[in-house]
Amino acid sequence: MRERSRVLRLPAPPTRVERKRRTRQAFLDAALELMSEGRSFTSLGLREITRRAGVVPTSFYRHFRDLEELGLSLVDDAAMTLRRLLREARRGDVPDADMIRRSVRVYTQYLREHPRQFRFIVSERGGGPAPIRNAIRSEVRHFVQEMAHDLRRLNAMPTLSTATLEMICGLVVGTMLNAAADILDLPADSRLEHDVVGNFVRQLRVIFLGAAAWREPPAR
Amino acid sequence: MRERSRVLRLPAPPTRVERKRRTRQAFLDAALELMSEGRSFTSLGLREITRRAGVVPTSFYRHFRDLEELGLSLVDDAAMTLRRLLREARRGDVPDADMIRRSVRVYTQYLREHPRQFRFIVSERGGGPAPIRNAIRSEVRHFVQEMAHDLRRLNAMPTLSTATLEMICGLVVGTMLNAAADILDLPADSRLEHDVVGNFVRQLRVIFLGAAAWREPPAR
DNA sequence: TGTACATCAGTGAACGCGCGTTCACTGATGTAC
DNA sequence: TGTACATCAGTGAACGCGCGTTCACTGATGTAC
Repeated sequence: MRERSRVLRLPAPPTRVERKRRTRQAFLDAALELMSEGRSFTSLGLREITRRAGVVPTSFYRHFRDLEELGLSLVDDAAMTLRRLLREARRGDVPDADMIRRSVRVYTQYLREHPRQFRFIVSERGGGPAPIRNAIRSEVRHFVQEMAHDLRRLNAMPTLSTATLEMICGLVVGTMLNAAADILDLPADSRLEHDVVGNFVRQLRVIFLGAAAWREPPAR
Repeated sequence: MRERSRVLRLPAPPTRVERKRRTRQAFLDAALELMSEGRSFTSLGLREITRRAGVVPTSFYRHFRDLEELGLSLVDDAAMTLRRLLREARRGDVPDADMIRRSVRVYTQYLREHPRQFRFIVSERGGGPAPIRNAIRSEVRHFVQEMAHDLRRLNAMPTLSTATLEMICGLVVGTMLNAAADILDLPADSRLEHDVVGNFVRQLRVIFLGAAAWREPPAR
């Protein structure tokens, strides 16, 4: 009954909390947008971000102490996106013959759906302010561990130690991010993209061939 | 005779050309220095660079049209450094059992000798202005091709096609640069560095194991 | 339900500062004779 | 070798502009009764 009438009512005006959340999100979006125009995080200005978000500069301080705090929030959001990628990849669970190709397809599609987040990760993981770089490194490490855990669950490479599995996943993830940087610079569904993705698939094949051939060195 | 007297003379005052070269180099050094303090290229200011170089802002225009031109010169210099790395690695030519470990030692030492150049490469290859990113990508591609050529000369993996060899070298170089980003954030000769380098060595082993197991797919 | 008050996200003016770029200049180095 | 002139790397003043941050404010939303 109450439900019913709620559906019929005009959308309730958003609460104050909700409005605040939206403005905050507008700041984060504005920053990602500016960065996807070839700017780096350290070059972003506070006024520039608030202008893009459509509010007055001073309002920034209602949400973040300074730009670094905003940057760390961007890392949090991007980390969420990475985690969802893994969850999405877990769907088609079986380690079949074409697992690599299939995973790469999921990945590239995901990349195209979240280009600004991936651009942020690949561009800030190598340079820029150390706190942000370290936060990204830490999130990527978590991602690697989660991937190793997934492969273990699938019983994909049962002879490998956990440490070795993580080392290999680190290699896979590093290669994923390198490929992301290349792919993001190419038009979607272009011939060039097709070639780069093909190269990426072959690189993953090399890695998994190597993983299959790996023998744990005897403990000393 | 003339040689003799030249040795005895006080060092000749540098020519105008030489002075100019030195100032130009001071700009490039200043930019690398600022970036190694956690700044990205796009965030650098012209006045800031000239201040660090010890000259007046307007003098910048005697050397570069704008900051992008300076950035592209930085890429040129870094590319030179990469080429010298390969030349250095070619020294101990034989593909022996511990070639990987030995090459990694050469690499990490080289990295520590040129930290600012490598920081620049790894931080600008993923983000920042597109022209710079593309210039870096192009130089890295050359580096990959040169490495593939070297491996061919050594007859390291005679069954692999050139395209496959380049694909594998691309994987190796990507892994090298990822490792560089990690290593540059750690104190030299620390326990942490030792672990990261060990991980890097194992990742390269996986790649070369995979390369050895690679069978060219039948041409279609 | 209605009223009186509190909260607080967003506003707008103001500040001092460093920015990129222009311009006319200076004076040491280089060149012609 | 000596002299007169040209070159041009680096100087210093000036410009208009956007920056980050402060402050007192407004007025819609939320809360207490």
